[in-house]
Amino acid sequence: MKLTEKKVSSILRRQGYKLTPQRRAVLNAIAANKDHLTPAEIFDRVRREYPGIGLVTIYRTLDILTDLGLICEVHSGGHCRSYLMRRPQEHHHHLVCSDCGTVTDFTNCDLSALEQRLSRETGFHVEGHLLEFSGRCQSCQTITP
Amino acid sequence: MKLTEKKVSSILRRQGYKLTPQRRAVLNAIAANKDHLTPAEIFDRVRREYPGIGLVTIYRTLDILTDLGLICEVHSGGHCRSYLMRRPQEHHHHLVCSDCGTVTDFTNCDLSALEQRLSRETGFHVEGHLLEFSGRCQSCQTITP
DNA sequence: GCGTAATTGAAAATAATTTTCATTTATAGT
DNA sequence: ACTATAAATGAAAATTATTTTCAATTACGC
Repeated sequence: MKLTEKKVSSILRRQGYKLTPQRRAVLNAIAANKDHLTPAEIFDRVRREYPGIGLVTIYRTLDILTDLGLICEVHSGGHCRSYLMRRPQEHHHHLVCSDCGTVTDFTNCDLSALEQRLSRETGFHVEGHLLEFSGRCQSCQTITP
Repeated sequence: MKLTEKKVSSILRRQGYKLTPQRRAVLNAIAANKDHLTPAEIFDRVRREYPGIGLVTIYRTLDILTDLGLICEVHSGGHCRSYLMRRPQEHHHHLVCSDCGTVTDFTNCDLSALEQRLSRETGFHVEGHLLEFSGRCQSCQTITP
């Protein structure tokens, strides 16, 4: 299910948000990349096609889009905030290439057996998990560093 | 295997670092907590017993201790840097209580089956993973929020 | 088209982290 | 114990990241 502009617009409006050209530009910048972008990187890219935009707007837009589940955050690599289009709408995780930054999604993480074991062993009531893999994507494996 | 002062000292010296009273104080502050602490929190605690210490020293010490594998970082909860004594020396992960912050370690994450599946499906050569569980520890489950 | 609530950008404020540098200190070698 | 020296420290300034404030502007339901 491709995320059309109409769909995005209706998701935003359903929550009382407006689809401004700035927000559209931010979404397009994120959607145009297969790797993850920091707020500053998004700012730079959006500015090319929308020179007047302020960095504040980037931050505000990223917060809203994250709340609405339209974009995801990536953590691998030590940086704190880096964003990516949310592709599968279901629960999923990321494989992040440490060389080129390309992100591949996968579903069915299937941690329930592990969660049950942990509940049993530790008494923890597990509510969520943070899981990300890092490594080299297929096209980065052949090139020597 | 308990991490004695002698052991810490020798680990530091082996890499050409010195065991200063400041570093000892930072280690003690981290070791004294079962939950994770941010650099600012560590600064506040260390300052009580060592008033002259600078925040810079905290940052520098945390970097060194992380490099040497004496402390771990925790990511759950959205904050970026929060530290914890490294307890099992082996590969392990954390269960973080979202209520009181207590961190429980576990080993044998056993993601190899998943990693193999991902390699097969995506061509990724998986090199590492970031895994953390969040939830409620046993003693925080009984109290209503 | 109009009214209004939402959004924007600039600037200032705050927070987090790093760099620089002169001074101090831990420790290996004597 | 004493000394030389490389490493470490703290203060201040610099940098980077993020949030708040506010007056002006704009999207969109009516």
